[in-house]
Amino acid sequence: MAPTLLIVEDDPALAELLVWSFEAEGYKVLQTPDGEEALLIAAETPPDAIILDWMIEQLSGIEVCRRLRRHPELTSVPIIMLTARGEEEDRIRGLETGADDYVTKPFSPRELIARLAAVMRRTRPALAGQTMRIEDLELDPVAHRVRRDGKEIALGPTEFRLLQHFMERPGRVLSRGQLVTGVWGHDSDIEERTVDVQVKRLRAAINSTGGRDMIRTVRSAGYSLG
Amino acid sequence: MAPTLLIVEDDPALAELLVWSFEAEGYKVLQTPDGEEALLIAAETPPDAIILDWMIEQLSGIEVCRRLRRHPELTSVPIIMLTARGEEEDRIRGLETGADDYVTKPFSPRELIARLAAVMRRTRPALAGQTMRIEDLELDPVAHRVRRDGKEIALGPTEFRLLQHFMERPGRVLSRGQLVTGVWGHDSDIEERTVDVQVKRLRAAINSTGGRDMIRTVRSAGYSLG
DNA sequence: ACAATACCGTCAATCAACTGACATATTCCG
DNA sequence: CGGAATATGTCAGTTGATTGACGGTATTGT
Repeated sequence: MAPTLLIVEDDPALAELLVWSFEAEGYKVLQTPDGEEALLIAAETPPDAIILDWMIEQLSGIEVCRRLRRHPELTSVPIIMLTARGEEEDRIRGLETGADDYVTKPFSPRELIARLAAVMRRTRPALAGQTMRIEDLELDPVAHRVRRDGKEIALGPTEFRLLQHFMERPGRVLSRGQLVTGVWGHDSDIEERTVDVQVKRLRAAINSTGGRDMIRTVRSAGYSLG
Repeated sequence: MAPTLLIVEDDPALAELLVWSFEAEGYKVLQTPDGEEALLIAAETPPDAIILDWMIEQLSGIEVCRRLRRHPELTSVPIIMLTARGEEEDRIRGLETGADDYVTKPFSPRELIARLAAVMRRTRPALAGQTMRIEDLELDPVAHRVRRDGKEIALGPTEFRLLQHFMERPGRVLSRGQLVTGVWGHDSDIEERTVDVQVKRLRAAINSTGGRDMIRTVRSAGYSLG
């Protein structure tokens, strides 16, 4: 699911550049030049982050920031402030009002993207690249969750370890011997046939929601995912 | 409990200024000029945040950053990088390596303090006195109160600390070992089974008002909230 | 068709988590 | 200060999911 971004910027040229840059990064972007409207949009569909220009028409950026922070649904949405003024006093006021970061114009889109990524890493760890993904299959090692086509899948501990092992080596054929040592440990005296059984269980689990069988059997060699 | 800060800076004059500034702000400050030593200190007593100079002896700051991020106990500790170089390329590399923010010398201690506060507000809301909210569950660290669906819930001290620990890391699976060191302290000799009991008590408390069980048991891994 | 290999359903043993009871600590309050 | 109330850690028994094994069947490649 693509994270949603709200950009509040009244310079049309800059706004367009930002929209274009972030869409290219895979964000879903909402945009408005107006502070009041920004508050309405944010209240209606809370975005995953907000890029906010300090100097906008109607309402100052800092006032928008303050009002966002007062809204209970939005207190934790990260805000990055954008400004022409590089004065330290302003930067500090922005941060103290509740902004998470502060970027001074002129800036490069790349830096803004990197800063946004750093902030998002904190607020939406699942989106921060820790999760492994192959086609519509996702594995989040931190939350210990597996999803197929967005739907949560329950796995036993061994099935989970097995899948994780596969996802760390996508496409690679792993022999039963490799799987035994990799998933069960170096000093395990498991029957190699047992690997078949766990693979069967893993298959049943990840294919239960429909969709093709993602585990390929390679006769006389092993299995591979992808 | 004062938040602990680790400062890694090899310019003695600057280091002294920083130590002085942050102690005045109420932080407990650890300091070392050496990258290797920083890793050791951080592993032994994980600080609440790290201020890291890019150019230090022995190990470059960026390498220290990378190694910190690889350490499972330290992946979520916020890092602010400090540097003389203002080049965009370096800033972006720093952020992409896992730094949370980036400050270019020369800077004023006030700005660094404001940036640290902004980062801490995210990662340790409890230290900043921020009310945390997950679905209909709220925890107010200042008033020491917990509410579910608006209704006040009474918790014992340990249950409260346990819940706070969970709420600071929503969705994340925490092992019994991590919970013991995080909630009871790194020098505690509590049985891991005791975690089960406290979790059971916490569950009973926060589910007493009705509503789904917000604590997920992850067999052979630990527990997570959310 | 044949031999090798993989798949499947079943079952018993195991393992990890849950639970209630209990003995100590600690805090609270008169 | 003393007793009550509350909170906490440990333990041991119970429960239920997970897992490894097995034997029979299906599939595959030659």
